[in-house]
Amino acid sequence: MDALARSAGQLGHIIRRRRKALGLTQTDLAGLSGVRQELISRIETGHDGARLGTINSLLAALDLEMTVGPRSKSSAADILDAL
Amino acid sequence: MDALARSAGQLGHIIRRRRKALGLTQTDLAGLSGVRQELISRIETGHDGARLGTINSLLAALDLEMTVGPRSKSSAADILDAL
DNA sequence: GTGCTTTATGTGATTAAGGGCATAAACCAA
DNA sequence: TTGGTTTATGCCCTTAATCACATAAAGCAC
Repeated sequence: MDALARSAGQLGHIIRRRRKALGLTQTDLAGLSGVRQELISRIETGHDGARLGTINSLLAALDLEMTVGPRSKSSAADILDAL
Repeated sequence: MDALARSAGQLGHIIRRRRKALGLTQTDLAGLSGVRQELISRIETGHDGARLGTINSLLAALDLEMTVGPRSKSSAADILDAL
């Protein structure tokens, strides 16, 4: 299900988890997304200066999508998920 | 409800809609978020080079949050919302 | 229309992202 | 442990985002 991504660190975690769930290495994802392996490494570990376009390239390659809505509706699952 | 933000343009729309719903001007939001008015203007109109940190500053100031999940579950409401 | 507010855009300076390459560090399997 | 794979970092360079200020262009009330 959807995971909360309020910070760059949380977003990085989501990306990493999904990548591994798909059985991909950072290098594989680099090939799919056009984003370099080194950059993927930095983003997955919480680099908050990444550009929106770069993030979107990764999400698209991982068949993920971003949604935006009002805050403060986080469930326990979301919180655990964000660790 | 949560709105789909697959592109910078969609995200910009969401931000603008929320800002207006809160009765804020771009200058107000600039004060709240620390992001300059000119930049907010560019982001709201679909600037895809914005940094993740900048986007997060705006979302936080607007009391919005981002979630990430698998694609292709868009409802008609999401699609209309994204226009 | 006039005036005021809000939003969009242009320029130059500063700062940082990402490209590109190298390599260290961590992680496994044999 | 040793070797191969995967991930993390360091550096330089080019490009671009953001700052900062100014101003044009819309929008809106009166």
